[in-house]
Amino acid sequence: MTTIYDLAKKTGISKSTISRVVSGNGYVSSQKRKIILDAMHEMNYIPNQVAKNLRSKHTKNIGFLVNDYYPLVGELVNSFTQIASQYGYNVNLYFTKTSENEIHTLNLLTTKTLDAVFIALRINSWDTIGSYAKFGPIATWQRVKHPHIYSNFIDHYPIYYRILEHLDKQGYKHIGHVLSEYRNGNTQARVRAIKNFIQKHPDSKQSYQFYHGQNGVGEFAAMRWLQDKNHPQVMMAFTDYVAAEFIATLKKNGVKVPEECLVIGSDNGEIARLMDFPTIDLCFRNQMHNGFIYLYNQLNSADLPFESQNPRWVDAD
Amino acid sequence: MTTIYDLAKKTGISKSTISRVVSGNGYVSSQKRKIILDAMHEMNYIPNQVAKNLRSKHTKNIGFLVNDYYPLVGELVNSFTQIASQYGYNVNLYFTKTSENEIHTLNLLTTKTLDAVFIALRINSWDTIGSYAKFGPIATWQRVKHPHIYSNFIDHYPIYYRILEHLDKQGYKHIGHVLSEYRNGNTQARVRAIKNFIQKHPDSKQSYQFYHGQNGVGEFAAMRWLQDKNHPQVMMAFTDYVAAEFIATLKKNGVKVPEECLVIGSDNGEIARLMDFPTIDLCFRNQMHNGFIYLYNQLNSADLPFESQNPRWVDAD
DNA sequence: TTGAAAGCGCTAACAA
DNA sequence: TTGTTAGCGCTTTCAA
Repeated sequence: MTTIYDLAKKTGISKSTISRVVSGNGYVSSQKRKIILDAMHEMNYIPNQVAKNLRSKHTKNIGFLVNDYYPLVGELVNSFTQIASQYGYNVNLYFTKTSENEIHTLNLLTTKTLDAVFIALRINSWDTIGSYAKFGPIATWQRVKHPHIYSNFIDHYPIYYRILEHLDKQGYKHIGHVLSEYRNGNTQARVRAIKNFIQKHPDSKQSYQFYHGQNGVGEFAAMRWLQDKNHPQVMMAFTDYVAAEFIATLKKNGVKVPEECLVIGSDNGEIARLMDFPTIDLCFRNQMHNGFIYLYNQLNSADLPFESQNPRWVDAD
Repeated sequence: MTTIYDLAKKTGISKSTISRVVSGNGYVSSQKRKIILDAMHEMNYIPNQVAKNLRSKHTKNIGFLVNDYYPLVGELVNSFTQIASQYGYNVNLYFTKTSENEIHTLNLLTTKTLDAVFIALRINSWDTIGSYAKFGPIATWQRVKHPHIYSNFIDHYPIYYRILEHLDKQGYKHIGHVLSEYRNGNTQARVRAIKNFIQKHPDSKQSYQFYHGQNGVGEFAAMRWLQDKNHPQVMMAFTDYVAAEFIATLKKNGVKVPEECLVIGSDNGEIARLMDFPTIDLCFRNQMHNGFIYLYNQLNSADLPFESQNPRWVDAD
């Protein structure tokens, strides 16, 4: 591997001058520059990024942390990585799995193995996570208010309430909700929307359940629906994948969807389009984009503008 | 940030001794070890990985390269990352997009920003890619025979041929194939299977088309199917996602699936399970696993065993 | 406009 | 068992 030192030896020019042309900082006469450039080509020089990292104390690596894999994660990390690479950042993907491991990954901030971190789904408390913000910026799309964590969250309340009204007008008087863990800020927003809705519409029936994790949730909820003689006419799921699993389970048991049960997802992921069920676009793509922009702005004292985030109902065609 | 130097100053013990207890290499008396450990705790010491990287000339980073995003990529990178993290490796995700950018990413091998590289989907020729193998091991799941690139590919020929026979016995005499780009080794294997099958079964009709990329392919192929008066009774797609899109498009146009057209995917991804269509399990999970194992073995002169890879037909239930 | 020298934080050969 | 020293490859003062 060619180093800057080899170049110096070969050309008889000092390391510092070479460094100047490589990095593009500082003055170098055009004769010397040419000699150096030629030598770089000839010797196939590629600057050692690791050495740069040690000096500059940053790596242009951003960690993308999720507790576990579920289908939306692919789309999430895709959106995030696309924009990151446009700005010259690498994305390191971590499935944290356990709370110790999440801490371990967060620790990579301390030595700038990671310049910054995006939390897609967390394990530890936000306070614990936030305590790492002194080592590098932290962003999330989750609903949090924390002094040291940036969140470009979407408030699910208004869109959720609006959908309930919409369904009510269409004559759906019994609605079921598959909700995520209660500690989740937007789960609470949804519960508030449901409760307020019931107050205004006492003739309407709303039933809801909370679930941890995502694997098998749709199937489990569907089994409950099947067993329940008095099941809802509409089911709303907290993510498309759960809706998809719900639908699949119902269909396997001979239930006609949406005729016998309308199922509505959240996220507007690929799967909703493919399986053709209605969903709520909660703008995760823009959220990923903006999450990165925040991180970038922090890291580079820049002021790149954010994209707007407008959740909307996406009906099946 | 606490460094080994701070620790030395604080305890009055030399940097090297400290390094020994931090890294766990070499002898240190238990008294000194205790003093150091205490100081480490007290000062909240975390070793600087970047400095280690510069010394050791490796980073425990493995690059996962794909040309672009499509739904299976999430599952691919998930399988790969899971096993990688078990062995202490980080995974850097790159959507290469252009050939220059793929080269640029491959260049990260030269300075060990990346220790090794896994190619999920490539852009440049295998020869070009293989020329980087001198800087670090390269693996892929694609079908290649190249002296410097490890490939744990599955031969699609036998399973594909077997499925054609199976379908034939079931009375399907007209089968359509949606195939990937022709330069792909397994596309060619599939074509061979089809051609040989026709020879043995002259009463059978097989029609096939090649497609570049993946976005919109399923929809496009479905439109052709719809326009074709004499359309196949079965369609085989080169990946589940394309099958899913094909099915979705057919259904939107009022075609009953599988009654009017049986659609068969490839990969056995999540979407096949959810949409409940038959598919071929080509063991990508094991392929990702084994791809990593190869890289690990190369990097660490180890000899970890591979998992077996047995493709099989997965019928819808 | 250029070069010498110091240093980023860590490890390892060598000497003690 | 421990410390001294050199050095990984690069950048950046500082002085010339």
